[in-house]
Amino acid sequence: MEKIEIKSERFDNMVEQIKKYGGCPVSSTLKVFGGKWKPLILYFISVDVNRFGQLQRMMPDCSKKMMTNQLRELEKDELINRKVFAEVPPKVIYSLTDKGESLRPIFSELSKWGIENVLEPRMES
Amino acid sequence: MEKIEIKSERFDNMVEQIKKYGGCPVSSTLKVFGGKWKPLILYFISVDVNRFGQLQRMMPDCSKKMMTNQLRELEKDELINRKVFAEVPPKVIYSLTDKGESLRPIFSELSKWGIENVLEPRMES
DNA sequence: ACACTTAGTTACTTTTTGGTTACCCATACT
DNA sequence: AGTATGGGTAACCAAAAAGTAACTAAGTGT
Repeated sequence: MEKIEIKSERFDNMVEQIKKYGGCPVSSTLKVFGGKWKPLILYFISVDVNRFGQLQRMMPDCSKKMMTNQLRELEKDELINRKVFAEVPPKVIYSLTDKGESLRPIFSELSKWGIENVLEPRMES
Repeated sequence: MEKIEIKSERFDNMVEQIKKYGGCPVSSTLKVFGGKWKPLILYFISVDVNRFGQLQRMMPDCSKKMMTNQLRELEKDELINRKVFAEVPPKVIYSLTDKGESLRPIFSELSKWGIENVLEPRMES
């Protein structure tokens, strides 16, 4: 069995971190906010589109089930707060936690990278 | 139908970008390098663990099929180069493209955020 | 003659995702 | 009396993702 030698220390020496934390820190991070609709949901909540129905109208391609699902995961991972008002019809207000807010610079960079490297402006037909 | 008013301009006004590019720039970016094994693969290639078999030994939980699959997608999205030597047994060397290299600062931040917000050090039993 | 090497591919099966539809609550409005 | 309201659940089903095992090529070493 050949010995693999790692000669460079790029990407912060991830190998040690994997050992220490039992997983890839980048993938772990992405699991938290990288779901199919999560970036968009976080964005809309951050600009005060903060109710279930409003979110649905902004993202018509996201089914109710998925919306609930993604919101619940974001809540469990403490990126958003869910405040329920005991009214009829029900009223729920979502907001970003501090942890959620702390993602902003990262989102900004991801967005920039995407525009420079992935996306192409749509032509109008 | 209620009119939704967006009052803040956080996250770079993503709404306009969605219109212009036909998708969420953050999600689009994550699609390119956010696969199950891609961050780790990119990391290892960046530190010159650059052959198929070496990568497999570093990531024993990633099956051959998945490894091939993820490498092919990374190649298609131009994050890595695949150089084939016409030898027997076959020899293939992977390396990062400039586009792949340009992800480094982003990976660094994702990693940092993950360590601060998601991961917990493993206890030794 | 046989096994070993690397970098995969193929076929088959299981697991995970995600879509769809119908349904729920209690009150206000028509 | 019937309908709309907001924020969901539950059951069912199709599609996509991912695991597993077997197989390949052509040359070298035993």
